[in-house]
Amino acid sequence: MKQRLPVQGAQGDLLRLVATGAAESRAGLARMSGLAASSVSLRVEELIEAGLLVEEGSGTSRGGRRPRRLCLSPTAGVLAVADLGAHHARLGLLDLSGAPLVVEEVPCEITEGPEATLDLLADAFDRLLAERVPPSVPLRGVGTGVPGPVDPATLRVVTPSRMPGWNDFPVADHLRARYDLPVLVENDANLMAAGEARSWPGRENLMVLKVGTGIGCGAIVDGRLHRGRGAAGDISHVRVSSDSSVICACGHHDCLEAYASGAALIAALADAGVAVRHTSDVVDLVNDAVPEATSMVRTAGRRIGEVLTVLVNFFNPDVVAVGGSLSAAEPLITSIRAAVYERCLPLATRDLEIAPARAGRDAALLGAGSLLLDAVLA
Amino acid sequence: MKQRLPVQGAQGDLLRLVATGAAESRAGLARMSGLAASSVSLRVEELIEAGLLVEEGSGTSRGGRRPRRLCLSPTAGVLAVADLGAHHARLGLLDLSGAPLVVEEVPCEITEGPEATLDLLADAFDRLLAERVPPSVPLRGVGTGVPGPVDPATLRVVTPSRMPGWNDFPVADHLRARYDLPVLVENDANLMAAGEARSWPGRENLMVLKVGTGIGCGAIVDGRLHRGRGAAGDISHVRVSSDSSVICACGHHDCLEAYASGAALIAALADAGVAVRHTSDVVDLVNDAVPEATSMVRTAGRRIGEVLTVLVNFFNPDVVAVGGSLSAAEPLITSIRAAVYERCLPLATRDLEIAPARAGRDAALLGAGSLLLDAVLA
DNA sequence: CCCTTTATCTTCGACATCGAAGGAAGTGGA
DNA sequence: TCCACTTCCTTCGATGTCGAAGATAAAGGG
Repeated sequence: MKQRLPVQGAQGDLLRLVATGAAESRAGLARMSGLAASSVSLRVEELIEAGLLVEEGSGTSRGGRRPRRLCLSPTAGVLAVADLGAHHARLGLLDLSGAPLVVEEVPCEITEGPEATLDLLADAFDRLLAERVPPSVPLRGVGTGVPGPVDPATLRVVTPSRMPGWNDFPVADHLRARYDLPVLVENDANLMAAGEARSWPGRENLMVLKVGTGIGCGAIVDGRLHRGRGAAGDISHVRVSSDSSVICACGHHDCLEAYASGAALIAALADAGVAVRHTSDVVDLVNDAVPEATSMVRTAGRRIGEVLTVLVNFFNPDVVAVGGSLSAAEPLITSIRAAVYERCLPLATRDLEIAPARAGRDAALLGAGSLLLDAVLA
Repeated sequence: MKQRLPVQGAQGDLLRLVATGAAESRAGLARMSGLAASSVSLRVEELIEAGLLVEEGSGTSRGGRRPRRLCLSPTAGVLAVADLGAHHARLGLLDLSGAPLVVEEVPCEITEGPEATLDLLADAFDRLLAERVPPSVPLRGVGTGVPGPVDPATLRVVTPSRMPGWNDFPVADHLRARYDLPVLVENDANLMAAGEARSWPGRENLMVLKVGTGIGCGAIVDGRLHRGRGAAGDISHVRVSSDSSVICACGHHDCLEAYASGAALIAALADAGVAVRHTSDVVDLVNDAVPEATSMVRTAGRRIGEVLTVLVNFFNPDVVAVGGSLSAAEPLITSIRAAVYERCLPLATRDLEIAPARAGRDAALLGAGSLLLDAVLA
C-alpha cells in the first residue's frame, strides 16, 4: 500500500515536530512551532481525526496541569530507506519518527548497473513490507544513498568514479516509476551527516567524517545539509604534503585518501610486511598495540587533522564528528584533535568539539529518514 | 529624525522585494512572494498609504496589460553604514534599496578604542544626515563593519588581533544607546561578501576574497552569510607548505597571510632590493611588467589557489569573487584560477566561476545595507 | 483541606490570507 | 477595425490564524 500523506500547511510542521521528538504535547507544539495555542489545538484535532497522531496518557508536569502526550500513530506509515555500497546494500524500514523497524544488509554489486541494482533494492523493500508491516500501514516515501555525487536539482548520479553505467542515470525517476511517492536520492556521506546531525541537538554546524576504506565527509550548515553541486563535503582528494608521491584513483598526486584511508593503511602495512585485508584488521592491530599500525594511524590522523584546520577556520563548525570503521582506533581521533587544536584560530576551536560519531552503523539510514520526512511533509 | 519602520508581517517581505529590485509591480510581487495577488494588492495599498511605496508610471507589457510600476518612496528613509579600517573609516548613507546617497572616507585610528571611534563615527553620521537628508526623511538603521571577529549572538567584538581595547566591547549596545534603531555590527570581510553577493544574482554559494594588505574572506551559503562563530570564512592563517619559515602576527608559522598578502609582498620586494610602500605600488610594478613583482604575485596567487582547492572541493561554491587592492594585478587571479582548476574535482569546478569582484570599493557598505535592510524589515 | 500558582487546552470574535470571478488595459491576429 | 487572448489588478465570500479570556487540571504551601 502506498499513499501520499494527506497533510497540508501547518499540519506538516506539527507532525514533523512530534515525529522528531521536538514536542510531545499541544503546548510544546505551540512553543516550538510559533503558532498560537488555539491553532495548534485545531490542527492536532485534525491529525488525530486522520489517524496520524494519537493521544497517549499524560506527560510529566512542569508545575501545572499535566500535558496530554501526543505521539505518532503506529499506523501513520513507514519509510523505506537504503544505503548502497560497492558490494552491499544496507536497507530498512523506519517509522515516521525515523526510528528503525527493521534493518538488514543484502549483497548487491553496484557495478551491475542502475536498473538491476534498483530493482533488487525495490524487491527487497517489497519483501520487507510484506513480512513486517500490516497492509493497512501505508508506505509514505522511499530514499536511498549512493556512493557517488548526486545532482541536487535532478537527483541524477553525476560523474561517479566507482559506479560504471550510473553516470547521469535518473535514479529518482526510476524509483518514482515504481513507487508514486516522495523519493530521496543522496550521496552516502551526506546521508550519514544528516543522520549524525540528529544525534547532536542544538548544534547547527557540523562536519561529519567517515574514515573507513575511503574517506567521506558531509557538512551541516545552519542545521541544513549543504549540498553544493552534489559532492559538497568532499575532503578525500585534497592534496597533502609528503616526501613521497602516490597516485590516487582520481588521477591526481598525493590525495588525502591515498595516505590516510583504511585502504592506504592496509597497503602501507603490506609494504611493512604486515598482511591485513580489512580496515577492521588495522583497528585490531592498533588495539593490540602493534607499533607500526599505531604509528601509521597516528600519521593518518595528523594528515586528516591538517586538512581539517583549513576547514575549521573557514567554516567554524560546532562539532567535528568522526565515524567510519577506522574511527574505532583511538589514536585516530586523538591525533586529529591534536592537529586541529594546535593550528586553528582560538576563536574557531574555543567551543569546538571533536568527538566520535554517535549515530552508529545506521547513520545513513537515519539520515535518509530525516531528509525523507521533510520531503514527505513538504 | 529616527524612527522604526512601521511595517509588520507580509508588508516587510513586499517592501524588501521592491527594495532589492526583485519585483516592481503588484503582479511581480505576487509571483516572488508566493502571496495571493489579492493579498499583495491589499498590503501594497497600505504601504502606499504609509508613504513607503509610490506608484510611478507603468512598466513594460509582458503580453497583456502593463503593470503599474512600484518603487520605494525617496522619503521612506535612509540607512547609515560604515566600514571601520585600521586608519580610516569609510561611511555613507544609503536609501532603503541599498543604493548609496553619499559615501566618504574619514581618518580614524581604531587603536584609540571603541568609545572614541564609535562617537567619531556617529558624529560623522549626524553631520551627513544634516547636510544631505531632509529632516522629514527618517533614519531607519545603523550598521558598521569592524576589522575583527564579531560574536553573532551578542554583537560584541571578540579576540581581535589589531584592535586594542575592543575585546568584548558591546559595539551594538553602544550604538543603540545613541540611535534607538536596528543596529548591525559585522566583520568587514563578511560585509564585503554580503555586498558582493548582490552583484551575483542567482548564485547562492559564494566565496569572496579580499586580497589587499591582508587577506580576508567571507562565505555566502545558500544565499545567506555564513557567520559561524564570528570569524567564519577566515583563510589567512592557514598553513602553507614552504621551504623557508615565517612567523605570522598570529603566532603560528607559515600562515598564508605571511606569504601571499600585500604586506608580505612588500616585505619580499624589500628583501629583493625593491623599496615599495603600498600594495598599490606592487600592482603598479606588475602592470609595468617588473619580473620580480610579477613572479611574486604569481606565487602568491598559486598559494592562495592551493588553499582554495580544499575549500572549493568541500564547499562547492558557484563563484569565487576576488577583490581587494592586489586583485588589480592581473596575474593574481590567473594563477589562483590555474591552481584551483588543476587540482579540484571536476564536479566542483564544472560550473565554478573564479572572477574579479564586481561590487567595487563600496562592497562592504552595500553589504551592510543589505543585511541592515533585513534587520529593519524583520 | 483549601487556596494560590502554574500550565494545558478550548472557545470565540477579530483579522489576514486565499482563490474564484470579473473588470481594466493592454497585445496581436484576422 | 474588431475580437480573442494575455496580463494586471480588484472585489468578495470562505477559510485559517491569532490573541484574549476562560475552563480544566495539576503542584505546592499553609
